Amino acid sequence: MKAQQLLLTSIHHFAAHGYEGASLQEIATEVGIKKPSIYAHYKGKDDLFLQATTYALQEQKRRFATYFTNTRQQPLEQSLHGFFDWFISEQQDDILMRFILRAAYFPPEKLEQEMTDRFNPFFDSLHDLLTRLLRERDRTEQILYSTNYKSAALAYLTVAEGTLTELVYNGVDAFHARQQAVWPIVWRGMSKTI
Amino acid sequence: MKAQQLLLTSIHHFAAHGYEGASLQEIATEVGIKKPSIYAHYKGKDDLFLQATTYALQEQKRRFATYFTNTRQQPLEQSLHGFFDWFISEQQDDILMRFILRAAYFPPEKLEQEMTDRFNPFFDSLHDLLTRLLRERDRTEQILYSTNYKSAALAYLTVAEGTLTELVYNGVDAFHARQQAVWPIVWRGMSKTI
DNA sequence: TGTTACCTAACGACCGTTAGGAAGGTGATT
DNA sequence: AATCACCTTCCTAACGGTCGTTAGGTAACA
Repeated sequence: MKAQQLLLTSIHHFAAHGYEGASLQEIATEVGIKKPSIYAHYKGKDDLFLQATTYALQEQKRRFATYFTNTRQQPLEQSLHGFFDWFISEQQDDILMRFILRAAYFPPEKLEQEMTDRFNPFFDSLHDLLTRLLRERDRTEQILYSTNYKSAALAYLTVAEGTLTELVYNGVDAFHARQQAVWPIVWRGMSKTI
Repeated sequence: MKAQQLLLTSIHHFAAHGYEGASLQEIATEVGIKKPSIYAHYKGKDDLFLQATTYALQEQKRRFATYFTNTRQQPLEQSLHGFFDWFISEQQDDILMRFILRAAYFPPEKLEQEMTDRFNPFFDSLHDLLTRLLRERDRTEQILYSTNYKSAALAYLTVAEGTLTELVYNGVDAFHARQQAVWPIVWRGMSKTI
């Protein structure tokens, strides 16, 4: 179905050129239809962008949740640290992350409210997921320095966002350099091990 | 001089709408001239954007260096931690930072090389500045856990970038929440104090 | 018969850019 | 001292292009 192709291609183009820079002409051509045919599936550029955002957030949330579920039996540090490596290995998906970061940080002005309404629940649910993970895991491992799990989760998310942004922008090498610099410090800061 | 006005107004518009979304028409109107008059000062939109980037990086580097010079006699933690507060108070005009982040993360495709050529030295010089700061200060305070100052500086820069990005995007309140979550962990991770 | 998914053609608006000229100041030449 | 050429800075007018969008039609299919 062309509707789904349009959505995926749009994410690609919006990620690369931004809302203003992406061209419906080019998106249509890549999908193999003419520009006005887009309007058979979406009300317009705004609608396409909003639906792309909704899809991207839902998909990314699903992937993150899957990772942390699948590593449930690993030690906490391995699960948290391995997340970065897992993210790299899903190389193809950094288009999704790039789209999300761009739409989050620099949304088109007129859609700012709609973006906020979508991103806040997304981020909150990630925050909750991580908080629960830290709390449950610490109950058995007793490894975290502080029991303020919510705060620790937020710190982890901040560092993750910073390094993943680096990955999206500067590539794998710069990312590895940062990760190797920042992770020992962060883990030493949040765990009991000294 | 209109040339300088054009530069500053451009930074404002590029920060708000991106390269593709910014309009020479609107920039000219805000400065009080007609659109084609821009060409008396700059060769075109590209030239304007590149000169704006050069100016913004030079200016931001100057401000950062000034802060760390002025806090030279403070304890290291105070100087590093206070940087965030200083950024909020001194940079109520966070437009400069917003422009820099946007131009760094999502440059116009055709200017990607020129952007990289400008941003790498900028980031490297910040990295060097911080590395020297940590080394010199640790010589007297003996407070850092590791003597890999370059790595510690990179970790600090990563966290700073992540939280400052949060400030630019989500505002002061979300920024404070993150800063309070992440700083105790990072400082505990990089210092000897347990 | 009605709906879905595509098409061609074309709309008005805006884009960055160029041509060409007016006004004013500067500096050298007469 | 007066004239001249020249440069800078602005202007109006207009260029070719691309933008998102709409109108209206066609073919397939339920």
